[in-house]
Amino acid sequence: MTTINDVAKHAGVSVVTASRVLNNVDTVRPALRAKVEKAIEELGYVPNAVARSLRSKQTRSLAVIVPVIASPHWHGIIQAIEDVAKQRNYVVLLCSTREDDTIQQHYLDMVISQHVDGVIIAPCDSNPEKLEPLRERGIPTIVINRRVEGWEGDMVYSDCVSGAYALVSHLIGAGHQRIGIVSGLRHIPPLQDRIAGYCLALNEANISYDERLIRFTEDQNHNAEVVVDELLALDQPPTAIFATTNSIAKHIMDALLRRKVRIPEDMALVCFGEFPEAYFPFFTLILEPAYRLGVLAADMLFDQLGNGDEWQPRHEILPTQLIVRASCGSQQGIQPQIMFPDPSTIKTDVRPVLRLPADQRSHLSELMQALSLPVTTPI
Amino acid sequence: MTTINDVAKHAGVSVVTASRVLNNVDTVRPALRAKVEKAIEELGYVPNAVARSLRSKQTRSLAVIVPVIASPHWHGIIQAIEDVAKQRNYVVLLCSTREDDTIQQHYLDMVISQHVDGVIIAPCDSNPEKLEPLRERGIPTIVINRRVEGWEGDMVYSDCVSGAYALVSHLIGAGHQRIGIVSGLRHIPPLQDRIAGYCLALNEANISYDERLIRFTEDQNHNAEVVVDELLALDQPPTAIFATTNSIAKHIMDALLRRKVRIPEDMALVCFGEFPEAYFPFFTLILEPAYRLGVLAADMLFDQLGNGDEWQPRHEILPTQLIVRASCGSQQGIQPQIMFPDPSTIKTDVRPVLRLPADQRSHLSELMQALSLPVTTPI
DNA sequence: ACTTTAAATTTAATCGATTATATTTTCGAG
DNA sequence: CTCGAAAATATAATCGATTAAATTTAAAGT
Repeated sequence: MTTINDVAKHAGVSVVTASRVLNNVDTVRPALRAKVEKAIEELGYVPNAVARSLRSKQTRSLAVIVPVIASPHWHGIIQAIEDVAKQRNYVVLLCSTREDDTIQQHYLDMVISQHVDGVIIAPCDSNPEKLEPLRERGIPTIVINRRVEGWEGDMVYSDCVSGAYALVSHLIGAGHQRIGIVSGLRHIPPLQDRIAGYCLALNEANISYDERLIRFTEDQNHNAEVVVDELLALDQPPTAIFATTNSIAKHIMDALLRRKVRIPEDMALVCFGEFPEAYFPFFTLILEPAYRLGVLAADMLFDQLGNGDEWQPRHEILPTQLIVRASCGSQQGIQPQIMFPDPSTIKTDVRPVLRLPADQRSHLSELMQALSLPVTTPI
Repeated sequence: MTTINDVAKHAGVSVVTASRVLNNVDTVRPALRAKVEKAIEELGYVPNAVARSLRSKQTRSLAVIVPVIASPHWHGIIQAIEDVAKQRNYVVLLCSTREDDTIQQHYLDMVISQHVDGVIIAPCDSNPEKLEPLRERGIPTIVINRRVEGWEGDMVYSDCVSGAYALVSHLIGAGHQRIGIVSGLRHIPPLQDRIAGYCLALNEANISYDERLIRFTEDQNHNAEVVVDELLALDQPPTAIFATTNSIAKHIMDALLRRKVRIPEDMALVCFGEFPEAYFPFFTLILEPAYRLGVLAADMLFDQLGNGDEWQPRHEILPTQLIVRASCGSQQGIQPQIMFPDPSTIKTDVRPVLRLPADQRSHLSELMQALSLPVTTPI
């Protein structure tokens, strides 16, 4: 591996001159600069970022700590941050905690150890103590997506309270009086906020809320079957259900369809979060601006990095969008009718695909040439 | 920031003893070890990974270079790699190239500069030259998802040829003789392979293939409207269409429905790639094992890292699954009927959600207390 | 042309750890 | 009780860059 020493020697200058050329700092005489640049070119020199970071005390890296990567919401945020970081020549360290506090702890240690320049984190819980190690060491940190009560640094999340309020108000406006809500884990702030918005909307409409209509689904499959049975068994069952996540909505919908409950005719169903690539847009829902949130968080981080002296904490709450479609029933007559089948009647064959034997693959070349596609052997 | 020097001083030992304790190497006498550990505890010392890496020449980091993050296929792979890396105490640097060669170049430089221990890359194109800088420097590299013709290192991707073959053969088995194929960018290997599988299946069935049935959609929206018009205008239009990606399938489906072409009655439609969280599983498709692919790639990388001496390049091709559902028409009578509406008749209201005024949010506390949820003010 | 000052360049020190070499301590055998 | 080998610890060197201090070279003014 060639170092700056090799470059300097090869160019016949001192390392510091080489370093100056690399960082185009100060005035290096054109003649020397050319010699150094030639040496860099010839040796294929790439500066060692590790050594550079050790001395300069900045790594040009930032960590993104999120519960999970494989979800439309989170991958949107991650993509946004990575896009911004790329533009600024920063590197993104990706950390997923799986909602596990131990892993979050692990990653916080890692982040400190790696001396990243900044952190964007969606914490497992709303306890600000957990973020103390970052604050102590003065590592610029942006909290996203989840409120942290005592945190007096930057924070960005979307306005779940208003979103849920708008969504439930829309249901009420469409005539619903008994509205169930099915939420996920109790301790997750945005889910709490959605419940808060729900309560506010009911309150606003003078509908006294019934605790039996508020359900929590703790496990992976959201035990939707049980929840739906219980809701339907009430003396006054709901006429609409608000699922606080789209994953819950999916399971609730399946459970309803299995019981021959039609959506939206017999039961309206609304939720938070878009269904990506949906081939038939059906759900009425609240859309959170995931990508914008990511961009904003990254921008705020770079702001903080840029002017650490006169920096003031910011607390941004991004507006959401209410997307009204068929599942809430308020578009009846405008929306085309569609009857979703009982999912248990849907037959799905899953068949392993065997590898094509070599002799069958052998005459690929000729087949492909006509298409002027490169010959793809051996595949 | 406390360093190992501080720890050593505080414990009354030399830095090298402290270092030995940190790396639990050799035999440090219990008494000293305890003193050092106490000092570490008291000072809240976290080792500086940058300094450590500079000397030890390993960073315990790996780079993942993919075209895009925000897609079910890629986020599955990324999540898998991150999960494996986490277990091994490695850090993941995330890089998305957006299919842009310049960005890929940028990231390759970055990766070299950062001295990552290994790279997992889905290259923009199948030119092995591009990966030369990595090979030159002996950076362990796994090529994923896309074949690179001359690459003589590790490589993992899914068996698109056999997948497409199975998919098209299934259509043929269901009686289709005229089958169109709509693919994306010409130069992307997995898409080429899907075309190859298509050709093989036709060949196998002695169906002479018609170039007019093979279409490429170069832009973002896949100019599906034009493609569908052209396919339908043929003297012998296809009775089935194979879309090489699910995004293309979505646009083709919309275009077909707009023309009142029913799926699957008038036109069968199949594709590659699952629609995540789909609320009604409809498409017959080939499913690639994204998460497994990621795990395998990471495992292969760590294998290479572990025994660099007796390491042999591996070339893995993962089997896919054929998932037969409604859109190909072969399940008629078994599958429930569903009529998807013309998408242009679907009314979607998008309404900005305004922030709730403070006075309306003020009595949240009381509302929430009854639910034994933490009071979520100020929101 | 000669001094003075500014600009350009170099030598030396540093960042925080690890590794190599040197030194001290420990412990058992004679 | 002493000596020698092994074990434990310490001192010095190093990784590859940047930053500070020192020196050389160039430019400007009289």
